[in-house]
This record gives sequence, C-alpha cells and structure tokens, in this order.
Amino acid sequence: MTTSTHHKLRDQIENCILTGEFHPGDRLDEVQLATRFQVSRTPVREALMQLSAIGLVEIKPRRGATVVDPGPERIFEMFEVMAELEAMAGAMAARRHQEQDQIAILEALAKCRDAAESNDTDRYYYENEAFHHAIYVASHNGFLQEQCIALHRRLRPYRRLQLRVRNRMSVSLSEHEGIVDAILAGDADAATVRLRSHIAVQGDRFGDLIANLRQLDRRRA
Amino acid sequence: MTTSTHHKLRDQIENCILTGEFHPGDRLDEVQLATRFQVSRTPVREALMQLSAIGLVEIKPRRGATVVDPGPERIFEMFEVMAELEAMAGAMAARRHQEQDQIAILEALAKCRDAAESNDTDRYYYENEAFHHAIYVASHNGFLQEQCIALHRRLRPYRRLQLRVRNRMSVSLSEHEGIVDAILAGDADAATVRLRSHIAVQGDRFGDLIANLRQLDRRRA
DNA sequence: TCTACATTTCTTGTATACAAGAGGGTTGAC
DNA sequence: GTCAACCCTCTTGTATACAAGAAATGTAGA
Repeated sequence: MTTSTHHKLRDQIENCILTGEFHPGDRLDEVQLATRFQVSRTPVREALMQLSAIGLVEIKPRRGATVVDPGPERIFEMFEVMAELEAMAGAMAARRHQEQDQIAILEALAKCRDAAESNDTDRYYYENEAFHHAIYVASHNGFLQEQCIALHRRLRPYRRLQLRVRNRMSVSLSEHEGIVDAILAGDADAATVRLRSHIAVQGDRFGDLIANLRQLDRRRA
Repeated sequence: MTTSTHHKLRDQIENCILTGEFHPGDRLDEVQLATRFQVSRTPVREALMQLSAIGLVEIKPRRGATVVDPGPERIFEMFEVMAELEAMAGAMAARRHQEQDQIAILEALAKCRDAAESNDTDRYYYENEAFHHAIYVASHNGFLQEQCIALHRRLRPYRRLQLRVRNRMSVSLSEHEGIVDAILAGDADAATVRLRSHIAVQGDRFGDLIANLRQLDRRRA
C-alpha cells in the first residue's frame, strides 16, 4: 500500500484522540480505521497495541479497542503528577541551567507575553507549551524531559479548556515570570513551589476544569 | 494456536528483558521469538510494538527490533526521576493514608525486617518491592501508582545490582523504618526527604555534577 | 408478550502468503 | 590485492485468509 505509513499511523490515530476527534469511550473499529487510513487491519492493530501500551486506548480481549476515558478523578491525579514533574524539572533547571537555556527560556517567555498582550488564546496556548518545554530542556535530564512531554501531551485537551477560563492568560503569564525569576536566580525551592502551584488544579481552577468537563460530557451525550 | 497467549506474550518478552535474559543491544529476531513462544510472527510483532511504545525496545524501520540500551547517564536520569516519584508518593501517603494503608505498610515493613534478619537477599529484594508498592497504594493516586510501578519495573535490574552491595540490606531496612515513621506521623516533608535519599544513590549534588560534566563534554566535542 | 435457546453474523485474534528493502557475499575489473 | 558493482538471501512490513468467540437476532414455547 501507500507505505511510508510506517509508524506514522500510530501518530495519526493518537492525534485523532488528542484533538478530540475520537471521544473518550468511543469504540475503535479496526476495519473502519483500516479503510479510513487506506491500510489493512494489521498496521491498525499494531498502532492500537502501541496506544494501549501508553494508556491512551483500552483493549479488552475479544471485545475491541476503545478510547480510554480517564474520568475526572483520574484527570486530577494526572495533573497532580504533572505538577510535581514540572516542579522537579524547574528545580533542576534552577540548579543546572546554562547560558543557552537562559536564552531559550527568556525567548519563550517573551513570546508568551506577546501572545497574552495580543489576547490571542490559541497562540498563547502554543507558546505556553514551548515555554514549558524550554524548562524541561534546561533540567538537563533527558528522561524527565520525555516523561514531561508525554504527560503534557496527554493533558493537552484539558489544559486547553483551562485556558478558556476568564483572565487565565494574564494570571498564567505573571506566574511564568515568577517562575523564570526563580530559575534564573538559581532558587530551586522557589521554582518548585511556583511551578507546582502553576500547574496544580486546586480550588477555583479545579472547579472550573470539572465544570467544563461536565459541560463536554453533556454536549457529547 | 494455544490462544490465551492474548497479551501475555508481551509480558513474557518483557520479563526476558527485565530479567536480563535478553541483554541491552540484543537483536530481537521476529521468527526466533515466534518459534520460541510457539506463535506466528503477528503476535510477536504486536508485542514488540507495545514494548517499543514504553521504551523497552527500539524498532528501526526495516532494520528490526533491539533491546534498548539506556547507558549510564540515562539510567542515572531514570533513578533521579524515580526518586522524585517515590518522594511524591510518600508525601501523599503521609497526608492521605488510611487505616488499611497503615496496616499494609507495617506488614510490608515487618516482612522486610524478617528477610533482612534471615540475610535472604532474594527475599529482601522481593519484600522491598512490596514495601514500596504499599506506599504507592497509600498515596491514593492511582495514576502515580501506575507510573511508579512501571518505572520501578524498568529499574529492577539495576536495583538488584545495588542490593548486592555490602551492608546495603541493613542500611535499606533502617531507611525503611525512618520512612514509615514519617508517613505514619503524617510528616510529608520528612517522608519526601527520606524517600528521596533512599532511592537516589547519592544526593542531588551528584546529579548536578553529572549534568554539568555532560554539558562540558558536549561543548568540548 | 416475554423468555430462553439456538443460529447467524460480525469482530477480533492468529497464521500464512506475498512484497520490498537492507545486508552480505561473490565475482569481476583495475 | 583491493575495490566496486551486482546478485542473492534474509528480514521486515503489509495484506489476506482462516479460526474462534461474542453479540445480536430470530424462533419456539410458555
């Protein structure tokens, strides 16, 4: 067949899930996917196996694959872990950052500020991701970086909802500034605390997130 | 075929890797694995895809699968992350543990003590794992629990090496006791500190040193 | 009309056949 | 003797055929 769909098929299906085209709980029929992507069932199955291995898809024996539905509590748990991973990366970045890391972080921050001043939510969403990636890189722990990126990716849909909240963008930006101050000052503890509370969905934010999820559920039903 | 090899094949191959039967860098020939496990290539390939998704196996297009070889720095990075995840679980356990968690932790600790007093390294190795699992459960964060278990599993071979060190077992046991004290006292900070240093072979300083050294190497090259 | 059972159909799981690329070895030329 | 080109083989990637289990539907009996 078209080949060159080597391991790209996995990414295609993954994107369909992460962009919300496939909803949580949706059944992933092998032949449907096969016809859709113009391949046979074999590569589809291999892609689904990979996605099940990273927890995006659930495969029940003889009962097919479905898009995993984390549920509010599980999403909260993931954010809790994400907060700690980010905090860890920030602490390491504070202790280990080099000149090029500093440059990259400041650049990313500037772009965030730009997007916020333009009130461009979509662009801020993108630059926000780049900002956090810059911190991962500055941690100089490649494994941590991979873990952060993977989890960040999985939480992407919910993070996008979060940003829709009123004033979230300007609050987020000022938090970013505090985080950068701490990292560049080499203050690992401050970076930890600030990143943790930046990510953590506590109080209002968690309520907002849950409320939005409920709304989504209602819309889906 | 024998069926019931549903997704067990993945675990079998994974075990072969984690127990060291398949060495890092080894080529994983599909037909060899197929004949060995009495199945066709299809389920073998599916298992390999899953293992590649979780980073245990590397698949290069048209060039086959090999057991991934992390290398010393990567292993160190993984331990660094593991330490933080364990510390996080311990802190949550300190804040959230219920009565049944306390029972489970104390039981696991008792079994560790028993194994240590019998000087039974293999049994201590096993009970040590159970002890840490009890802490994961007590964190009451299912996602964190899964992440910890997965990483713990991946680090198993290296941890085994660690335990062979002289006196490691008794040192480990007394550390366990301090950790349990902190958790049951609800002292999240103490639990964090103690678990972090329990996992990390050396303190953060060493990690920072390594990271900086690597940076120097790269600049020189 | 409802329920229990059988059949039928549909989907998954596995095996095998086929295609295509990568690597190695041989042969030939210089 | 060395190097390069070509062919052969071996392995991977994909498609399809086949087997087996699960869900759905239809039928018969109460």
